[in-house]
Amino acid sequence: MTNQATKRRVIFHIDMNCFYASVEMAYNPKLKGRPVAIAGNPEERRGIVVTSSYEARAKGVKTTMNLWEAKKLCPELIVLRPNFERYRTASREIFKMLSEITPFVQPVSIDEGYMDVTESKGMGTPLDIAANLQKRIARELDLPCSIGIAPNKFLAKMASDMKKPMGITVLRKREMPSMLWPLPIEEMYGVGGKTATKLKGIGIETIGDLARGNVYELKQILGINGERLKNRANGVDQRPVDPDAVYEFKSIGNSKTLPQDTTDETEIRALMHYLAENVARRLKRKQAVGRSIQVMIRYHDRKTITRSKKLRNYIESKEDILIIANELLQKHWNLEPIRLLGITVQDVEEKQNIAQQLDLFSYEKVAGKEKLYKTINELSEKYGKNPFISWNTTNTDNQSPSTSFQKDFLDDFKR
DNA sequence: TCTGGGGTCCTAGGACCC
DNA sequence: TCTGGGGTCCTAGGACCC
Repeated sequence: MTNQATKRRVIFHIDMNCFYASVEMAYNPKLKGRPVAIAGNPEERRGIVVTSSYEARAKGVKTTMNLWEAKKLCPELIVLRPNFERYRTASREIFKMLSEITPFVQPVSIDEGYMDVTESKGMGTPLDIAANLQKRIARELDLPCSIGIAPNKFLAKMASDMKKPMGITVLRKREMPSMLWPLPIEEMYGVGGKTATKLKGIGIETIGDLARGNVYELKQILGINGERLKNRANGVDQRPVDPDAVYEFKSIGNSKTLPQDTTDETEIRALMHYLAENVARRLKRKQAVGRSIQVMIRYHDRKTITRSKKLRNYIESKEDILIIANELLQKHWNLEPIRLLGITVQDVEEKQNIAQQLDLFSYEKVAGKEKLYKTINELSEKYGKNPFISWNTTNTDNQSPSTSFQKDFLDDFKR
């Protein structure tokens, strides 16, 4: 057996350049060479730039910038609404091409992913493989990308960022002192605004400074993350490329900023309805169920709270999600004007993985999973609600529907 | 007239059990 | 009558990324 840990690996990081804007340009070539921005609804006050073309960026347009601000900087800006279906289709095509090279492909978002091409020697040198892949994506899909080639994920990620658009960058360990270490600390993947400020507080200004930093001091200000970041800065990153990671989703949520801050209960109820429906639909599409519901409330002053409730059993329907979410909202809303609401289902599992667990908490011996499911479905029909829903709290005020309901269910079930 | 929406991972405190 | 230490679960919030 090969020793995975000590084996020299060849990792690619593929990064699509200005992905949404590039897809729109491929779809409508007349947009090429012009300043294009993809932005949320311009009629709504919350419209912001999601992505923009290089022509727009040259004028100072940036991601998350307010639309009116972007237009001020670039009056000729062409603003498009996002067309996610179009982007998902393009993304699928891209990942299909990657998986023709190796099965070790890990998508991390709609427009980027890692590949482990250590065992792909038959297809040429890593540089050949990368160049051919980049050419193919450009030729067949008319989309530009940058590729980083390195011995691990972190270095590959940093490398793909170094040449844009249409760059290919090799970053070997021996090249870290010249290519990586001189970069300012805030350009390191994993270092955001807060962490950068803390690091500068102890005199760390570049990635090289971090690589030489004192572990104990770093752990003191950043916890376990301090040690990890120092390792990364030294080119140490053992994380494997995991093709299954994409299927192991842990939460599914939906949130929405209201047109205006509001205390109007009708409007709030309608939004909760909409959010629960959305989440339930996406759960269903993934054939999944969840065990914990979280509600997020952002108030007029942007103060944000999250409140969650762990359930004893898995739920999936819009009705069940809405019951718990509304309960949380009612209990924790301080009646101040609300800016945004969100509902997230956590502890998500695919139904096929749940079958064994269902057996574990079914109180009676069941001949087979089918029978159990059949019973649940029949009872759901009968009671118009998932019988497996229940509350953890011993609170008497929400005892009524759930406990009596579950009792009914168990009675029926025992027969 | 500021700052959307989708996620993941980590931390910290309290409850509870042994 | 006093009271250690470890482990797990739950909840809330923070940081980061695209």
